[in-house]
Amino acid sequence: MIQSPLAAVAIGMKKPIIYWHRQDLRTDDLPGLQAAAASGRPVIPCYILDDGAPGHWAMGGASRWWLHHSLVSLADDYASRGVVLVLRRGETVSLLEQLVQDTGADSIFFSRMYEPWASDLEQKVNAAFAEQDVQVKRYGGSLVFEPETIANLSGKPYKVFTPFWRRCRAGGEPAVPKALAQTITQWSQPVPGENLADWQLCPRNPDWSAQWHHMWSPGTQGARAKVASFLRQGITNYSEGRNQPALQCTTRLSPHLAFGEISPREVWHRARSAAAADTGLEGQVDKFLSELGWREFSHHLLHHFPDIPERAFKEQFRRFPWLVDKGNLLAWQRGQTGYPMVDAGMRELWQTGFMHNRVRMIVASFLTKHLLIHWRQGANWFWDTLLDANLANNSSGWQWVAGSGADASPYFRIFNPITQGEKFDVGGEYIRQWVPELSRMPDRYLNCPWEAPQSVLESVGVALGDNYPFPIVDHKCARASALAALASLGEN
DNA sequence: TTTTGAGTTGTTCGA
DNA sequence: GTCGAACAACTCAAA
Repeated sequence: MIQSPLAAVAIGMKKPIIYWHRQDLRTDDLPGLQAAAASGRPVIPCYILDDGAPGHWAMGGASRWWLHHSLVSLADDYASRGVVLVLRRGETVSLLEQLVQDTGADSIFFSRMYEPWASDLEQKVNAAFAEQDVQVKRYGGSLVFEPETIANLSGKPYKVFTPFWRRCRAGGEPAVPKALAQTITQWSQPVPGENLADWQLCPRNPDWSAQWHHMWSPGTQGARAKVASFLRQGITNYSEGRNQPALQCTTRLSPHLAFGEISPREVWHRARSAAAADTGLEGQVDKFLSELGWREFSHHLLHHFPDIPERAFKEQFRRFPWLVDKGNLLAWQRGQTGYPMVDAGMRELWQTGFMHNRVRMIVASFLTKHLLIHWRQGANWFWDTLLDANLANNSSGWQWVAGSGADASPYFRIFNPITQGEKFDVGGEYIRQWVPELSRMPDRYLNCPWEAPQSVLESVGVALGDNYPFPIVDHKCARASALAALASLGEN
């Protein structure tokens, strides 16, 4: 192997280990990093921005903003330990080879991912270094349960959530998370890297992310703060409160988990400790853990059925008569459907990079069942606009709502956007926040402004078709069409 | 192998 | 206003 000048300087020192960060932007409870640090050898942490991997869903704009701030946070964490996080951009395999040359490293450690393109990349990295004297080691840690460890009695992957989760829980409590020891042996040579600012991950002209700092604090500290405030407040009424978008009963942890800033095991154990301290919380905590379970389940599904992002899991749905309607799709994306609950959700998404879970189901049901637009269109939009965009959760969630997924909702479950709003946004607080043109509308008509008498509309300053749209489809007709379309799947 | 019970989140209709 | 039943048939998981 050709030694670069830097590596030559290093002769006589222990060879360093490269820790290749991916969607695991933390230092605690990260088995691969733990192993690297424990070896006593110098550790060179790096992050590679590779937008060109084949089959790769390149990060959307919202996720890029998060990535930027998460990397700042991770770099700070390393800096406090006297270690530099190396940033590089481009094709992963050749950049890793370059880094090995630059530093004389003889090992690369990383945490596995479950997206098909990502595990293909792992294979390529393995293959590239197989014949060189470089050890490539893959670790877990991004899930509580690795897919290989959970199977039904026939040794096959589960396709139904409840038995899957029972099986996971049957193994007892997962291992206790481990903080990284304070000391990482540092690599004393400078390693060439790029400046984060040059990556231009944050939007400008216009900077539509300006208000995000008020809501989000990317990085491990921010993640822990979210967990702590949830366990102080949201958890006490989680089972009910989690369905009300105007309340802050959910964790809002999803972007932190998506970037691996906190390990799911750590979240699990913090919730468990809260339940231990207050036995009245046990039921609520179990409910919360099962939400972590859905994250596990969708990653298991993606691992075992890698075409879930592309096509219907249930074969008969592959001939569903989806419509192509750019106008309706655009109205949905912009939050201009004329159904206040749907519009509120879509505008929350656009403005904050987030949408409450209950509302995600409502808007997804509306797109796929009222508008009969393909769930992939919805998944693509979510991918671009969500801070927590994650292939496993996003694809299986959309397929679940559309009815084509594993363990999907029954065909007749078509959300009524009017009654959902009345049921889960009782005081109308959520709608009034995100659809301000309706803020003075009386509760009685808030979810169905088209039914309000002209005099009411005038008195609250709403002119339908002018400053708020008429509904783009009629609920009853749309429901009937959806049922007919679903019934057509049964005919051969 | 066969059988049996069950399957995240809903809506509508009629009594 | 409240309540229970119907809304398909199928697949999965386990006994």
